[in-house]
Amino acid sequence: MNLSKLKKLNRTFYQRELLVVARELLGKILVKADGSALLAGKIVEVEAYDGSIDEAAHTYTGKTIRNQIMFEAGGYFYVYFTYGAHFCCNIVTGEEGHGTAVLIRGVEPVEGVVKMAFNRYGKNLVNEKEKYNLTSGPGKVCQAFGITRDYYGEDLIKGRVYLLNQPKIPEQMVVQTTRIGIKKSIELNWRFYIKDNPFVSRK
DNA sequence: CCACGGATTGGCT
DNA sequence: GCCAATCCGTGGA
Repeated sequence: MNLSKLKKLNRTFYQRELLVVARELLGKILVKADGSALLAGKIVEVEAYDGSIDEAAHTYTGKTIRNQIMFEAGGYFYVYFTYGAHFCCNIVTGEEGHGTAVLIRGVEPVEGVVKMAFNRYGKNLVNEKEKYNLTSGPGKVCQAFGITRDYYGEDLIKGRVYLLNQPKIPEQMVVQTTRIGIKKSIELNWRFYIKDNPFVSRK
């Protein structure tokens, strides 16, 4: 895949309604261009969070130091640390003040697989299992890409992390279902993933 | 000031 | 299938 021919998504893309953006993020290319290293992966699984009606969202109880970037206008990167061990990254959506974002739960590596393997395992890939375990989960994606607290609040229009456009995934290839790993607002069908893609964290 | 628990992962049973 | 690891944001005292 020739990434240099793809167009970067602009602010307008992100500032639309949460669920529209979440659905359309499937298939887009997440890129981290940091110095010499270029890492990229196709987004295959996401979850939407909306503090105004969703108890599982970090913004549900209002603005705090940790979640303030989620209240910015769409097009920023929200990175948080959880379970004492993992980082997870989100795409802020909607208009300023909304407190909405989309969690990246799985990507299919496109560029920089060797670097990702070293970030995850400290060595080269040796089998299929390691290949699919590389980026099939939110914490795994951040570890493979080297995304840490340092990327909190990154501007996706002019920062080191951005998204490249790709054709919309056809409806029949998209599965919409409930979110994973939460205890509140579990009835919301706000998880989207690409059907049969091996980098989806779970069915 | 301090206790609680999480948008997870990986290893062990 | 179950559970420990391990940090720090959050909220109550």
